[in-house]
Amino acid sequence: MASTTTLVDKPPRERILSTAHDLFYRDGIRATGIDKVIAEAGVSKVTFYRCFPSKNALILAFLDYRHALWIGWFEDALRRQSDRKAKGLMCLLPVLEEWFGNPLFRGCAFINTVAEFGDSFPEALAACRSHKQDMVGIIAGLLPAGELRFSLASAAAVAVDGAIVVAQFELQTSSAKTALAGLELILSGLHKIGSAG
Amino acid sequence: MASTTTLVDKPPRERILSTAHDLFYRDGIRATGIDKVIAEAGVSKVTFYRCFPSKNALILAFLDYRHALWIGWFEDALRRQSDRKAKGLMCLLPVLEEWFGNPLFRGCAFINTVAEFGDSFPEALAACRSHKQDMVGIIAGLLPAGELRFSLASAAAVAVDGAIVVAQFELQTSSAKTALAGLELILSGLHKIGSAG
DNA sequence: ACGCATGTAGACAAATCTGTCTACATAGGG
DNA sequence: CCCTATGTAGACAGATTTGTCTACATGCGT
Repeated sequence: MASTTTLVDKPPRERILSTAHDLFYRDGIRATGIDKVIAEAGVSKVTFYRCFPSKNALILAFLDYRHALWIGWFEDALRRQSDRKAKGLMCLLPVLEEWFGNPLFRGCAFINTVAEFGDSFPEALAACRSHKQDMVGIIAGLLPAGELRFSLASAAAVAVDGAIVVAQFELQTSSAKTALAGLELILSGLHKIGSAG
Repeated sequence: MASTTTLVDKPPRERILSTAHDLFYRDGIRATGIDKVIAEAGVSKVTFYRCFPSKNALILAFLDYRHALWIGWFEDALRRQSDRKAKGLMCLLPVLEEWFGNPLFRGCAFINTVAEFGDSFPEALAACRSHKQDMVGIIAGLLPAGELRFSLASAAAVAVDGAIVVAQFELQTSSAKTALAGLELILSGLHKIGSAG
């Protein structure tokens, strides 16, 4: 997950979206006021409201943007890892280690959004659900076709979400060792199930 | 997790805390104003601020209260299940199924709090970390003493947190089937590791 | 040169939030 | 009877929030 702070002279909509992304992800959505986004993006209020008719619209755009950013990174990182040695679900370990080690890591934006809004913002909830489904789909792609493919991918996704949360709880300095160790044990258990039966 | 709505004539501090618990857990902390807690608890503003000098103090009291409530329920439910058939980590399945089936289920209050506040409220973060450590300790109690005890308990906790999050994402009507199926697969994998090596 | 897109700066309204304050009621102990 | 503790009701201050509005600047195509 690269930072998104290269936005010198892009069109205002992109500047706003990129700024909102960084602030929403770092500080939480509710904690981030529109005025702060406007000031940090260096646009005027009129410009902002011409691009996004309301804060809710910005939130939905943020979720789309984050989705594209994260899924893009995830697929790329998996590709990089499976080019190396790791096989099957085990690719997930170095990939997540890379993410958790990023100093900007603050958990999963979609988990955090559901935690903040629950079902009080249905469109946002739908976007979060869709994101997680896509993640499961990509994880399923690591597995050979077969009866257990979807079950194993769903279980691995449960483990990944758990590891994300545990990593979020750990101190920055620990680089999420507990989360990754737990995930490794889980994935090796799932591997046995997948290969042996 | 029982509801907490039996608070007719308790002392005001308990009424406030119980009301705050229900609102904070259901709607989120930031989304719940002090005025709403006050109105719903049926106390006056002066009374409220005599019991809790600030909203942050109420939040910390809420986390303590929720911790006691949840850990109490968790230990009791595990005891009930291990009295029956389930053994070791497998006790977790019916226990979590019971929780996820509760219509008031809205995920883990501590995960949600970390998602809302991150490290912007260090005392709250510390309370959340402490809660999760206690949860890992209880899970470790399900396992025989041995080299792998702590590793397996940590891994199971990762899986439990993941299942909580996935259950939170699922529709109310699904009773969190995906989360529980994934957790079951994970726990059976961990069981193999624990017993065989 | 004109008109229009697009931009900035910032006042403003209306709501909401936390926290303090005054004024008043009530019940129990000495 | 009176004092104090504990409670209610609600006004108020001050900050912050979202969203609208006016007034002005700048650049571009025709």
